[in-house]
Amino acid sequence: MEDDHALAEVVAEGLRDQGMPVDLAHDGLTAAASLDHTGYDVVVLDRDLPGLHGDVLCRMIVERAGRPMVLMLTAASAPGDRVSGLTLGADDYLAKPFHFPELVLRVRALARRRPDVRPPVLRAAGIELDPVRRTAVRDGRPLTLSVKEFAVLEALLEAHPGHLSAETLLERVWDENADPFTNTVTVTVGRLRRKLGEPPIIATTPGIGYRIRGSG
Amino acid sequence: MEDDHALAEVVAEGLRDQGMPVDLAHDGLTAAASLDHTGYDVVVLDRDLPGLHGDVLCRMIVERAGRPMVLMLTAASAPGDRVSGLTLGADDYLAKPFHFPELVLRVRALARRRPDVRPPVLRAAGIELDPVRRTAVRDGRPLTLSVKEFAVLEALLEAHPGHLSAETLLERVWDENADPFTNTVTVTVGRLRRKLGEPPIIATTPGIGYRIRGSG
DNA sequence: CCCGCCTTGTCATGCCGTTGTTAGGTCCCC
DNA sequence: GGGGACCTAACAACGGCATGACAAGGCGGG
Repeated sequence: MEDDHALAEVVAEGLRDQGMPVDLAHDGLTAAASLDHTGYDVVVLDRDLPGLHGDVLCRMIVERAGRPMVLMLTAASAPGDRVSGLTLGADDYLAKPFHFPELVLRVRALARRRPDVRPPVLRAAGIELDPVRRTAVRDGRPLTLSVKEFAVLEALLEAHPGHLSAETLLERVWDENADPFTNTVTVTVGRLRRKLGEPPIIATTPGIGYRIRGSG
Repeated sequence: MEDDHALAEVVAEGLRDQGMPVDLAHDGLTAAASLDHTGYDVVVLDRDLPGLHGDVLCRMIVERAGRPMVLMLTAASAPGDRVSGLTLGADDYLAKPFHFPELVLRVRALARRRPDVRPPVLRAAGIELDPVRRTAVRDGRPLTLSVKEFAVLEALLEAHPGHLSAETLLERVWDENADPFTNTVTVTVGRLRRKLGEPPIIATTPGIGYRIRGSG
């Protein structure tokens, strides 16, 4: 992502020529939003970003686990940028103007440095759930889940193949001192079931709780 | 175990709040020694450990059978640590600084992933009963049992090849101060028998009680 | 700054499985 | 033949659970 559209296009095209898939975002907010859902290895980040300053965005990225590596582009006229950029957690920096081959080199290096052993992705019964990226997929079809729905599904997958009672779910997903007489768990599980579609994945064992159906 | 005493205390206390028993060791040698005798499920291991480097200790742990799972903490400033930490056999990693809830989540996940923690599956006379999944199978055919039925079958399988009197079952499965004149045990055993199908698995010894029939 | 959508919790309602009881029925032993 | 222990069927009550509708709160867009 770049502040200068033309430059950004050139960079993106050049990287694609090197065989890397590239997405573009021209402002910080768009970038932050799309980073939630994509699983890129490296973010090329211009420090002078409209909409949301590069520093802020960088911190947002870095503070999350499973984050991509960050290569920050800094203006040559401000040498101090390098320092603060790095202290903010960027993994590498490059001063503008730069030679394009060097950018490619560094992106490659960062991609290589990144551990491709992703922290546990939960899989069961045709579902893949990534707790870090907050994405869930069933049979290749992406699911759009609300926070609670996602948390419930995550808890059930972690417990798989065991059960979780409504009470336990209430403690883990909701607050630990939640009203024990609520039936929001039932409702949320119901909504989750509808979004998950057929065939049913969440089974109810009366008097025991819920569990993920199927092999495992 | 941590290199930073203060951080270690915080982490330990936080994990205890989550209901996990925690021991602390502030250097590698102490840790290695105590790990011989304790039966912990998960080791949270700082890579930069005084006395004995985290890598070495990790290898020592991993090479042993019945080992605990290892969650290695790596310094954020050295991304390469992640890779080698995992190649050394750590089961998960977490870069410092980290969000505490995430540490809790990962420790939980690891504890659950540990293979030999799985409680035993009860088997006898062509029946497999998994107390965790709360599933029961006869000759490959899954059974759908109610809570009471499941509990009765579980109790009988545990007692196998011995007997359980109706009175004992009443105490164990039902409340201990249940009406001693009730007939519900007989009825429940009857319903269970029907669901189990042929040939009969539960035998009655008049005046003594019930037992699982057959080999074991 | 206001408006509308999405999320989330609550309530009311209806359904279905579970469960204990009651009432016969059968078998065996005395 | 009588009695006791056990089995089974039918029944009714209870509780848990699913579902739809509704309202409050949050968040983003206009």
